Amino acid sequence: MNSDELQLPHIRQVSRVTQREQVYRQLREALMSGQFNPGQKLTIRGLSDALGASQMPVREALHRLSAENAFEETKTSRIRIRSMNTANLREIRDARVTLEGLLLERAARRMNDEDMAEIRQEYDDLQDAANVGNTQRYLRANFSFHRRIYQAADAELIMAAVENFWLHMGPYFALVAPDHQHLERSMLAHSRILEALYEHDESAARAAVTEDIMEASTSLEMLLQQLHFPGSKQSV
Amino acid sequence: MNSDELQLPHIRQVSRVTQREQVYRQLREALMSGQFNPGQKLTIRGLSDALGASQMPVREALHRLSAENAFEETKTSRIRIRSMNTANLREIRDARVTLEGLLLERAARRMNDEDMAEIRQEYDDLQDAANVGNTQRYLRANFSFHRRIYQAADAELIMAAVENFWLHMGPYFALVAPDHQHLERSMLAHSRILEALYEHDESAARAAVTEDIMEASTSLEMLLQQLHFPGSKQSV
DNA sequence: AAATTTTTTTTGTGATCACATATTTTTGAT
DNA sequence: ATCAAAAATATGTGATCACAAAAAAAATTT
Repeated sequence: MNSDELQLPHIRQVSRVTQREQVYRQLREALMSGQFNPGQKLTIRGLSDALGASQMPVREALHRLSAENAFEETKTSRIRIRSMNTANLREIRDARVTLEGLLLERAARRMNDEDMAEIRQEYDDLQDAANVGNTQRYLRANFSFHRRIYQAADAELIMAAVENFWLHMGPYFALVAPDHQHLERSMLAHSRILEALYEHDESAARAAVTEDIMEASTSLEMLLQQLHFPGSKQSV
Repeated sequence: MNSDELQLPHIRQVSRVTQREQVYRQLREALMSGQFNPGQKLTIRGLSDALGASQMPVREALHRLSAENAFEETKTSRIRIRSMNTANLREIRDARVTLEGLLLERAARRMNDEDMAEIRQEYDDLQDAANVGNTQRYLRANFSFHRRIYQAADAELIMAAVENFWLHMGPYFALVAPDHQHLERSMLAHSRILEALYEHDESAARAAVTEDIMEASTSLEMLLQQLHFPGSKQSV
């Protein structure tokens, strides 16, 4: 009668978490917080050894990420972290502007007090992470902040598409995140988002998130130009 | 020296097509041309028997489609074709309007003569399928027409997101496609798209594709309302 | 007859193996 | 030393098996 379940009956785990799911979550998290480098190769056996799982779950998780375009497959089925060129990055930028703009309009419309309180909390966490200067924590907090806002938009399918683009960007976000100037401009955009949501101002909300996305994109492009010589055709 | 490869040297298959890929393609095609019903259950063993493949390739293909949100998984990992409610369908409509609008603007800007010729060809095929009244052929031609246009937009990643939404819509497109009035209005929109592309008129192109998407969405909603009684909460 | 329990069947997951092919390393020739 | 050939190693795919859990069917009780 003292069993653990009784203490938390309402969040009892009804669905078993498969190993495949665990591996997938871990890889996804690692990708989004920039722990993999573009072009980096991954192998099934290598990962399964590293994670202490058998090949089956790893193989399925890798295929899932491939399906989501986070990886690219060589013609011989080898898997590597996807590399983006400038055109790809701009494409993602455009898609994000339009989709996340849509989500922010919806969020501004539907937001309630509970949403606002929780978003504020996320914002504070993000601000904190920015102050401390912990890149990985900042990235996680950034995704979490945006995710919580989009949750208020109540648009599961669009959200999935957006997260997919985030997955692509993960390794690149990690490049700009340490930049102090970027962080400042980004946090300014975030505060504008917060304000627009509070005012239920749809167009201001869209404008603010556009500003956020454009800022990240511009900073990233400048950084990439510095990294490799002008004229270099190599993807990063 | 009389080997088959020599006859078609430029399209020699350089990458082996895996069974997983074949199964995935087949299921995807079946989904998009409306050969599955929403809510329909699929099993690994059932499909592998039907397709004459072993469980491994089927299982991986199913997981991939699940990852792409075309299937939903019960909490016990059973797989079924995803059912959409009205809110889901409107969400997809909004996402399509914004993303495909973006693609059409890009296409109108970048289009060259070769693109135009091929798109015209696709348009004729589509018109033909509409006249004949073959639903499955019409659906395939419709996807093919849009796909060819978006190809001119040269936006691989956005395209992937759009095709993903098509995958969701597949079973529902199949419902409205037989409707004659819908077909007429849809083909009118298609002709407007064609014209706008020819004129390189970006905003007209966006407007025309929006019209196309909205028309399909409206027809579908009307149809769904007729199908189940008012007030019914059941997803279709 | 209806509801409940028990038994049987079906199903997804994870593990392991064989195999063909890609990739890397080693060897040998020039 | 450089390059080509050969051997060795690593890798993804597909097949099959065991198992636990779920779903369906059958049996039993009320």
